[in-house]
This record gives sequence, structure tokens and C-alpha cells, in this order.
Amino acid sequence: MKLTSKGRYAVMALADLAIFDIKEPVSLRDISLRQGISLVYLEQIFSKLKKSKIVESVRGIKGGYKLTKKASEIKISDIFSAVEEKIKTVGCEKHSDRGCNGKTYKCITHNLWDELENYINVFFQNKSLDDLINKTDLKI
Amino acid sequence: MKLTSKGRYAVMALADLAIFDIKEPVSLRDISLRQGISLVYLEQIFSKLKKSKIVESVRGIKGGYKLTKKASEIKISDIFSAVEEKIKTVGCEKHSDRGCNGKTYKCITHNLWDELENYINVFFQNKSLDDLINKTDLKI
DNA sequence: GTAAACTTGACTATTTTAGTCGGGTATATA
DNA sequence: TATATACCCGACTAAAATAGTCAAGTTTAC
Repeated sequence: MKLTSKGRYAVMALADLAIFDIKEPVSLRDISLRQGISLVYLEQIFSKLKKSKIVESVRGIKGGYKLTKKASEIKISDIFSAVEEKIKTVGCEKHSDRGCNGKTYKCITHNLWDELENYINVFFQNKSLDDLINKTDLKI
Repeated sequence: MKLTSKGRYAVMALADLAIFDIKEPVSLRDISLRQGISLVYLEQIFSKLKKSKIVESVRGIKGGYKLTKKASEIKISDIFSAVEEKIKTVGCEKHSDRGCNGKTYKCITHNLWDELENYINVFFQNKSLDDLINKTDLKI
């Protein structure tokens, strides 16, 4: 199971966007400076966020990104699936010879990882962007 | 955050041990064959499990490993900390220049990862080896 | 027309993972 | 007491993933 910088950056950047997105789009450059995330890396991440319709872009000077919905309607789980942060815990399928395929034969620990996966997904499905920014004391 | 094969193998191997450990120690060779895990890799893992006093070893022919306590007294969280499976989600500390150190300044997402970490730890602290083997239908 | 912004794809250094290799040491049993 | 079977331990390594960079665009406000 992995939870890496990509997912973390995506959430940080979107939280930043949610705070500063009043009317004008917010440029990646600003987010990069405020959050200390590489600009070019942010571009990669926002390309995915756009594909998943979490943000929309405005090109050209004075351009930037905007959220497509209200922060309260964007769940952390949406963000993760957009940037392909995998909340996958079970890696049994590789050993097809040995048998654990999750169906006809489950290895001893299979249910454990399944349960954990669900458990974590519940956590992220119950958190919205809004929850994050309301809990911060806004020292940006 | 990482949850990798090392932790998974450790749990699988210990579950196997718990099932077959009646009186005689169980050899890594047997576990390796039954669970389809590399023997030499198992040796690495058990070296750590031994250091953490989750298992004890019997050397020589007819040797092997035994659990030091009852399966019901061994929590999954104990196993993970023994093999150094990190349930660490926050990686902010690296950017000491930028500020998120978790104390004087917390980045927007800091609390989120903290919460997640606790949430997952609760999950593993409430699961014992015993829970695993009782849920399996023992097709080994 | 030009600078600031997004867009895209290929490339890469570093780190981590999941092992292997090769040498040990201990001990039950024949 | 020889020997086979186990544990013990440190160094090494191939492959994959991560966290980016680099280069070459296109759009559009001013």
C-alpha cells in the first residue's frame, strides 16, 4: 500500500485552491510558491485532476485553475483516484501459481487486507476538502 | 505510506506458525513451501521477529520457530513494528526550509495524515493473529 | 506581439523493494 | 563423531516506483 507525495501534493494544492479561489482562477505558479511544490510536478498533477473534472483550466495570462464544484462536494477519495494514488493493499494476484486469487482460494491474510482497504476508503470518503480548510488556522 | 510484501509475508508466516505450532517448532522451510515465500527472505523477516520477541528459535536439526505467546496476544501492529512496516503517512519533515514541522507550523494537510495514521493504527491494534486464523476455513 | 499561463510527452536520478548469495554456527540423530 | 538440517548474518543486486526535470509547444490578456 502506498500513500505518496503525489496524493499529498494533490490534496495540498486543491486545499490551497479552495482557499484562494474566490472568482479568479489561481495559477500553478502561486500554488507552487505557497505550498513549496515543484511547478512542473504540479502541472502533471493538475493534468490528471482536470481529466477527472475536479478542476477546470483557464489558459493564457491571468489564467489558472478553478474547482469545478464546491469544496464541500470534493471528497479526498475523489482526489486520490484522480491522481491514481492506490489504496490497494492486497498484492496476492501476482502469484497465480500459488493460488491466492481472492476467489477460489484466499490466502490467510486476504480478508485482512480487504477489510483494511474498505476501512481506509471509508475514511477518505467521509472527508471533503472543506473539512481540511476549516480545521486549519489559515496560517499560509 | 507503505504497506508492502514484507509486512504481508510476516503476517502470513506467523499465521501459518500459529496454525501448525502445536508443540514442535516449525521450520522456515515448511512455511516457505506452504506459503510460497522465498526461504531466504523469510530468514530476514524472522530475524526481526525474533529481535522483537514475537518468536523464539530452536537451532539444529528438527529446529524451527515458535510463537512466544498465544496467537490471541499478538497484535498485527506488533508484527508490523517488528518488521519496520511503517504506517507513516506524513512526509512533511523533509522540507524543513518550507516550514511544515508539525509543531510551530502545520501544512494544510498535516492533520489529515495524522488522523489517518491513528485511524489505521487502531485497526491493527484491534486485530490479533488469532482473529485471522479463526476466520480462515483452513484450506492450506 | 509578447509574456504569462496552461499542455504534453519524453526523459532521468534516486530510493525502495524484494529478493539472492555466500558464508557462517548449533544440534539431533545415526 | 560425522553429517544433515536447521538457524544466523551481512553484503550485494535487479527491478520497479517515485519525484521529479527538460523541451517544445498552444492560448490569450494586455
